[in-house]
Amino acid sequence: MTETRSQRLPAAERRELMLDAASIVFGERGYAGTTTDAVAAAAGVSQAYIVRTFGSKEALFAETASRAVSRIKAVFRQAAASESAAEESVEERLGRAYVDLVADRGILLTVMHLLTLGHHDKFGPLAREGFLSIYRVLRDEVGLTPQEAEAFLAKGMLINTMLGLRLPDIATAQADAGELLTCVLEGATDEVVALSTKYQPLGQAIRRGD
Amino acid sequence: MTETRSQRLPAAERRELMLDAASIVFGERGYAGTTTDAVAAAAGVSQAYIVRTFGSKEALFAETASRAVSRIKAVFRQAAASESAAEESVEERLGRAYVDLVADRGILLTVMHLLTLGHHDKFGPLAREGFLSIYRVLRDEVGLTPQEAEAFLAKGMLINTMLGLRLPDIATAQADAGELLTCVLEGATDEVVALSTKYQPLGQAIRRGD
DNA sequence: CCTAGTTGTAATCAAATGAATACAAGCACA
DNA sequence: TGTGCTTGTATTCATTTGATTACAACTAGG
Repeated sequence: MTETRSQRLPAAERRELMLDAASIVFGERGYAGTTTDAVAAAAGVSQAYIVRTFGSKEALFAETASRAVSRIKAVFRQAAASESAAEESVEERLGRAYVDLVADRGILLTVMHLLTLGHHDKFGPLAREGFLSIYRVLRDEVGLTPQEAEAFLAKGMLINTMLGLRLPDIATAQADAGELLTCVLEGATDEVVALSTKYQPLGQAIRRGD
Repeated sequence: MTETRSQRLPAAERRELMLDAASIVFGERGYAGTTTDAVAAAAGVSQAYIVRTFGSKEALFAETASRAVSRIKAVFRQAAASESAAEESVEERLGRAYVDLVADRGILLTVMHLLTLGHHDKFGPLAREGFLSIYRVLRDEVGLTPQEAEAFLAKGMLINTMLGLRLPDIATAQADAGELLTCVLEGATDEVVALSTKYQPLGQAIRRGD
């Protein structure tokens, strides 16, 4: 139970921690709903330090969102390239990769929020480009047909929405929620629900040792 | 070109105009990103009047979002009940109904924003209940199987996302965007793109006669 | 040890924003 | 006509929040 004293860290390392925290908080509250103070609290640093490190809240979100998009693409690429059981289809591997993303959650939800910013002068283009670039990875690098990519994206949007809604948290209490989740997630349902119930919603978890 | 003088209106009627404006603005910017001042400007009234009419921004959003959910359910119900060409499947009728919703846009996008508020103390429960209630309408009243309802919802989420992204606006310029849109919308593509390019993004359109 | 650069914070500021209040102007009805 | 209710606004306020600045504390290299 020794209180871990907040240590000085190399700037690059601290920066990573701040981005991780930002991913969680932006994933929960969205761009407009997030304060730099909330990100600072989640990262365990002062609000001033957040702003000075990234220059502005806009720049912080741009970097957080860009990294999230890149991460998603990387996971899909890796899933396509992995040579596990030969009889496993690409779709199955993509599906399993997606569950890993669910565990990280903030990444998916930050991107969902990015995708609601089409109207924004700066983030709108970023959002469109991010979305289309993910589509291109699925089509050109993973090798899905446009129809397959569309279906995969659609299901992904639905899952992301249900995650943001915290439907897994009430799946056991609400029969309809459980039914729909099972229908969408099939075999992965239990794993996702387990991941969700243990998920620490507030970024402050980062500060606590746990 | 006679400048239409802002007229006094019965409170109930003005209220409807404010809710229409709120639907457009919340649909674009989301709850946190919307100011009561922006809604007021879109409705052509003072900010003070917006707040006094609804009590608070929270209450305004709650009412706007609830109406949007109800409207979606009503459209789906009606589509299921309509007896057009007997050979048209329920899915086809639902799809056509959805295009009508696309024309109104603010409704769909406001609900999308509601669905990102799962974390919110007040709107989280509203969002979960709204989402599940739409699912129930599809399953219990329209008569879809859980699998069919899931697929319909998933495709709807993807379309809503693409609408919020304003992908139709760049469909002609960006080949990938056009391909994906066509893939998702099929026959309705041209209609949706046409609806989108003429769509007035800023709620201020309401003030102008047009 | 000591000093120069790096890591980090406390204090403060100005702008934005939701809300409240007092007041103006139209309408209905005696 | 005038009086009381409804519709609507201008003004003002307290809070929140992104950003700035000055300063403190740690650390490495000589």
